[in-house]
Amino acid sequence: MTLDRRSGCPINLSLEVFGDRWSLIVLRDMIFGGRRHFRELLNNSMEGIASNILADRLKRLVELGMLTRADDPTHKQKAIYSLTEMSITLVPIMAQLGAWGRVWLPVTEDLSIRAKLLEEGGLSLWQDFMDELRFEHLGIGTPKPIDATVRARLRAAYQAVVDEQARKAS
Amino acid sequence: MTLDRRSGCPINLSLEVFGDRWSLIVLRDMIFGGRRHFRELLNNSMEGIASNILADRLKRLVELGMLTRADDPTHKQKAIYSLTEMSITLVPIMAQLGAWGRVWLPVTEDLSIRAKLLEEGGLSLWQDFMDELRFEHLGIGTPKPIDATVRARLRAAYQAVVDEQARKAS
DNA sequence: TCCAACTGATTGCGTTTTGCAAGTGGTTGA
DNA sequence: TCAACCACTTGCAAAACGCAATCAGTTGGA
Repeated sequence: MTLDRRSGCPINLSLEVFGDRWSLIVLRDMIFGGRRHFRELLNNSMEGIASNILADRLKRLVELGMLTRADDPTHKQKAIYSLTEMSITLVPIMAQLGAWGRVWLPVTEDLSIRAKLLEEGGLSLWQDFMDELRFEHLGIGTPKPIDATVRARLRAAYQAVVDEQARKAS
Repeated sequence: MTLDRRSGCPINLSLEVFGDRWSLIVLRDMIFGGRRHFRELLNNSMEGIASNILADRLKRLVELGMLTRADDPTHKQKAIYSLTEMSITLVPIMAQLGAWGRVWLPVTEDLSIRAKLLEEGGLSLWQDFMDELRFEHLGIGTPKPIDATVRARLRAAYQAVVDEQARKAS
């Protein structure tokens, strides 16, 4: 699980960074789920990541410059993980990955509504979202009204689908 | 190496299809390198894929609907692998992956010129390229003059960089 | 006709990575 | 005081990987 530099091809090097079954899942949960702590990532993980794998990936992503780790001032044992510019610019990749998966794989409606919005929003929405992440994680730029954020919109859309599914089921 | 359906999230499902260190490399060589045979993929692989891994990935990609396998009429033992619409539409993902890698990872100039062109060409170039692949692999659409193809342009640009590097080195 | 080179794989084997369950030492808040 | 929580580690079995050798055929040239 280290960089072996098999070749200088950009696709190959990208794969060496996050071409495994967990790294992008962790980053997805941080980017779209807003998770910042080990426990949040561990317990709320939809796919059920194991704690040793999570610890390993966090360590690795920090070493690679995709995340930073800082002590949480509110709790001596808590660590806070932040995205870096390197991982924030993964948003277009996530968007394309979601768009492709939505077409070709057996996605569930609730979990793919975000991918749909991201796809429809296009580059300008991605940029807005990346700006939000820069503010949240890097302290760069200015805050937005909390309900106008891309993340809030994505979350609201997700909730609407879940509610609708519950209504149908009842 | 099978689909375990950890969740219905499109990013997760995409990762379950090609979230490993070799599947996308094989597809990259088919898409950008025009390789169609086992030996071509094995011997010309920049990253040095092992024959058992290649055999396994080809089999898996066929099972997943990303490739099809057909007998080569010119040689009884040869098999021809073709991309499917499912794998052809990976082009935007490849382009984003290449663009990101070019910015953040230690890519070499010769191997990243293609990613640069693909990035600059944008969606319309990706579409042209996908149309070419559809013609080559699916027999859909009409052929283009051989030197006007996107692949020919990418290859020419690559060669120009390699030649320039050789000139500098001499 | 013979044979070396080539075809898409497979086999055996040692190493690495993964997944699971349990446990670590320390912190916090009631 | 003490249960709950904190990030993370450990032990171990199972799976995946990487390498080299090998396989049974096919082909083209001498």
